[in-house]
Amino acid sequence: MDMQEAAVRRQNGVALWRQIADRIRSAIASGEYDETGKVPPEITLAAQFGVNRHTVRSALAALAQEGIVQAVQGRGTLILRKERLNFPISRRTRFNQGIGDQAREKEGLLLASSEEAATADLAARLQLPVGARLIRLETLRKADRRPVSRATAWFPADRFAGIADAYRDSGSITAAFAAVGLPDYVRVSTEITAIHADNDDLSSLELSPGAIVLVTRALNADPDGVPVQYAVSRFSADAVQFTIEN
Amino acid sequence: MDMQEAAVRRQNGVALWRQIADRIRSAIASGEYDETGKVPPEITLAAQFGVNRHTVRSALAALAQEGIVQAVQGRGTLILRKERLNFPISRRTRFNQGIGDQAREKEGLLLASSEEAATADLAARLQLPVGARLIRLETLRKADRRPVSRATAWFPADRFAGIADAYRDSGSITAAFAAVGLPDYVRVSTEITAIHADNDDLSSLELSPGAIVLVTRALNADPDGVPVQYAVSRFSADAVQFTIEN
DNA sequence: CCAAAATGTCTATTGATATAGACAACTATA
DNA sequence: TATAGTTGTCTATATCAATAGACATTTTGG
Repeated sequence: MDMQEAAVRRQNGVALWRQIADRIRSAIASGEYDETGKVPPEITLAAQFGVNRHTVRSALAALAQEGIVQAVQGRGTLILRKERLNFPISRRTRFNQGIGDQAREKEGLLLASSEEAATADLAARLQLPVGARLIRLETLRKADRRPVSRATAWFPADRFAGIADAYRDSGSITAAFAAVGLPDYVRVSTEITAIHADNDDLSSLELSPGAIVLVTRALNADPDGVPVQYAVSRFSADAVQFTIEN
Repeated sequence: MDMQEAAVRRQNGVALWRQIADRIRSAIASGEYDETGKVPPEITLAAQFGVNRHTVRSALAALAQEGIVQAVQGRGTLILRKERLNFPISRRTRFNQGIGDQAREKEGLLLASSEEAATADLAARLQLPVGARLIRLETLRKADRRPVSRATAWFPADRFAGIADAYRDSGSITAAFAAVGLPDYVRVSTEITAIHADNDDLSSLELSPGAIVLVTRALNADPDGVPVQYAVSRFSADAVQFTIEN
């Protein structure tokens, strides 16, 4: 058979082995090799992508480095993990609930917190005067010990004093809000963009260079419609997809 | 000043010039250089990214090739275009309305159409029996003559016979639906993921290699909740962002 | 046990990527 | 009209990326 993958592109600043690694990674994520639990043999992949076997080996080595596959001499290259979490986005979007039973262990880590003055952009989003005091939280969220997203969230400081400690203790925004006197809130709006991972993404989300990051900018409000939180979150595009139910 | 950008990464399969091109492209898109209308001098950029001036020149050459900047000897490197359309996603999501006045000219081109049998996945999404006849449309949507998205849409063939012609004539899904007897419909759900552009994306969306594509999988239904359309659309991540208003 | 099917390792060669330095050519402005 | 600031071009060198081929090593199955 002369069936061939949509060819990879040469000399575009993206090395062939990386393009191939990306393609294999997402093929794994979409369940393409579920029947065998193995990636096709190197020679087969090389033929499919129209490259040398060594180039495929570089790609597989990168995936092995990420912990996605493991090559075993004589047997083949085994798939160790394949995941793509689904995040529903709605008025009642909550990180931990959203993941639901897609992961057993859910963690929220507080990386840093500080108090700062609202910039023009933040003030407009939170409907506060410029310069208003805000609490800023830097968080890292994990599912089954894999980092899924990192987020920067801002809260009006006067209304939610102590929310940093509450988040550190609970690992949940919903629980932290409850602890400082807000039992319920709703998602007002979500903006979604996609960019290449920057250096911080690479380290905190444990990504490989060239990876894609989905960026959401979300505004939450209390039941009366008063903004209570603005958050910029960065998700590994390989690990998640978003679903909007209208 | 020793202010420095988050450093680019070396030897990861993504050439430095491409990483830098991506960063400058999105800096332009986010309005970072609006005051001057120019990109900073090559030497400045080289210092910011911690690379040789020649490497920056490669990045700028790539952006010039894309028509985003134009270098003028003696003056600097001028910004020619910077765009990021905003797409609201809601129950009443419509492509042309959604863009609204963000673009003057809106086009919808019918690239191809065919009739085919529903696969298991399509049948489940459209709530039809496997093998049911579907009309498939391949479309390309443009705003101000720039390609914004390409989409594959499926419709129940018996109910919407002639929708391909109606779309070809009107360039609008909403108008095409109206022409075949469906005056109104609503968006039921939208899934969003992000991947690297494949070969078809590169040519049809006029992207450069390594670019990011936002993929949406959307289900539309008539006012009674009966699915009428399932569509997979691919957007240039540099050109658009999505907004979900809850 | 043997052969087929895999992955592992090595050498060699070519072209792309990145750095370095020097200087030319052009533009704006003091 | 100098001069500073900026892009354009050239040469040279080192490293990475990709190809090519050969053969070793390990596993699986007949």
